[in-house]
Amino acid sequence: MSDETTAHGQDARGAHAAAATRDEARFVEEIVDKDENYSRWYTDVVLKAELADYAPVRGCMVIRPYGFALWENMQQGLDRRFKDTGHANAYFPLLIPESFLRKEAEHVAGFAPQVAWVTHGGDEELEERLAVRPTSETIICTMYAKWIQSWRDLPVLVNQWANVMRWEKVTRLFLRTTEFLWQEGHTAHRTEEEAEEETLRMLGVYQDFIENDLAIPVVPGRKSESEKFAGALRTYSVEALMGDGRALQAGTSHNLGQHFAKVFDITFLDKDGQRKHVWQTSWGVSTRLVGAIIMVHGDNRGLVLPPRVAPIQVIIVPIFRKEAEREAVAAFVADLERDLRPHIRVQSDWREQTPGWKFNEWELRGVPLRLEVGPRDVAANQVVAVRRDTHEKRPLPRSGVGSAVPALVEDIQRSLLDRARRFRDEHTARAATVAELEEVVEERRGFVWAPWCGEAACEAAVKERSGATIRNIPFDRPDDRQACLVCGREGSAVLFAKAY
RNA sequence: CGGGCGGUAGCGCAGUCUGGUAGCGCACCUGUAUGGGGUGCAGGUGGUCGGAGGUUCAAAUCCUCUCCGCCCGACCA
Repeated sequence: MSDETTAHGQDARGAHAAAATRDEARFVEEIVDKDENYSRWYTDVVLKAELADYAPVRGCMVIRPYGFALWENMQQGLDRRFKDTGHANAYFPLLIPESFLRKEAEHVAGFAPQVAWVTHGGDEELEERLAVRPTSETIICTMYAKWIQSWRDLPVLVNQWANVMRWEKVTRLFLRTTEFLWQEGHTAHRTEEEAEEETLRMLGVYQDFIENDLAIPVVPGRKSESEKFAGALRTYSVEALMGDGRALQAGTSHNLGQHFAKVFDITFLDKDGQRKHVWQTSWGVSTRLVGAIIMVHGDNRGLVLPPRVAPIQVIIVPIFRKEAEREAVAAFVADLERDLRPHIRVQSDWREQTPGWKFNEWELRGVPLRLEVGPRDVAANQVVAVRRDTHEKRPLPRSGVGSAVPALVEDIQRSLLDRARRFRDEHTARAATVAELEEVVEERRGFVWAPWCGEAACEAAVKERSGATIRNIPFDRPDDRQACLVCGREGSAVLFAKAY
């Protein structure tokens, strides 16, 4: 048996971690302990659960079939919500002429360092460089200018599922890669109010999806001026807390105002006969959410997937010795699968491995519920159900499985959210001064409520001293006025954290 | 981008200091006994030592350049 401590080149496992996790460690030989080295744990989980692998090009990754199945389920959950709110999908090109990108000064400045350029077609140098899209505002706005003439053409509600590229200096699988997959919604409206409404509506869609489907609690709010999208009027975000106490921006929604409309000349003739610029929004979430799932729900045995998006919701592990037992179990399992398949994504594992090996494998890969079926169960007309989240093991009568299993899976979904919410609440503190905030950020991490006056200088000062940034100005917050944690002028509570 | 560390079989590593032609565990293959938490035994397959150049009779080992990854920090709409 290989010892995971030496396998990872460590002299010794931290004594503090050993006691609490010894039981779990016995089951897992391939993943470093979460408390020992969180970053390493994260990478181990991604690799060993076969979600993704490193690609030959720096900062790029291959999303493997299991990881992609997860992403596809996430796409479905989002896409349905987009369609339900009146949006339609379209596809715009990968390449954007440099001149388009340069039209909006703030926008260019924001993205310039991260843009990858196409300079040649074959051997011929291009007359104008082409940017590999870091986001599609400029190309989409160019097209909207052609398509929109009248107030009757509005609103335009379009979403695009695409890849984008940003030349990042430091990359992490799923969290920040050079190329990533996302969706970007781009809408155009007749009035400012309508655009603002849309911006907030889509932020709400993200919150609904992330909390209900991914079981990750988020804090919706508005970004500070310094953190907003380059070229936007206002940016909103939903912020989530990861297992190591760092925050992750899980989704953003921007009210673009008329900035882009003016630059790209997107106008319409309004009811009153006046020619006006449209009001726009854009909003997006990315494969980064896969990283969030891993960090919020994962444990020392590996991945824990929320049932709603898990590629396999229930794994059946057959157990047998003799051929006769195998046949009896096979018939029982086939019947079981037939019952469950209409309700649930179920799979049975007939590979030539020992049951124990399979238990570990499927736990590592995060399957929410395992059903064990052996000769004893066939005889008792039952299955043994084991939850991935609590490790609770209990027999279920075969007759009730059709309803008990879906109910159990739903319960896992619920309790994952409950547990994540409890963790987040336990890791949310208050601070009145920068020193207090620093202490929390150093020792426990997590979210910190602290009063802020609204000045960028104070925001920057906090970042300088503590490394924490304003994640957002939550919609739902204490409304008492307090002294700004930096300058002492009147301020109100905002949410700070160290962020990914 | 800075500091530190690493790249040797599919995975995890030893060998590098002190040059002599590559090894261990797991995985994999075959057989056999097994199978309710990573199964035992026996036999086997597999490596241009990240890449390029140099020094040398001889390079995984020494030198130069380069690519990739990890940890910490800076940066990041």
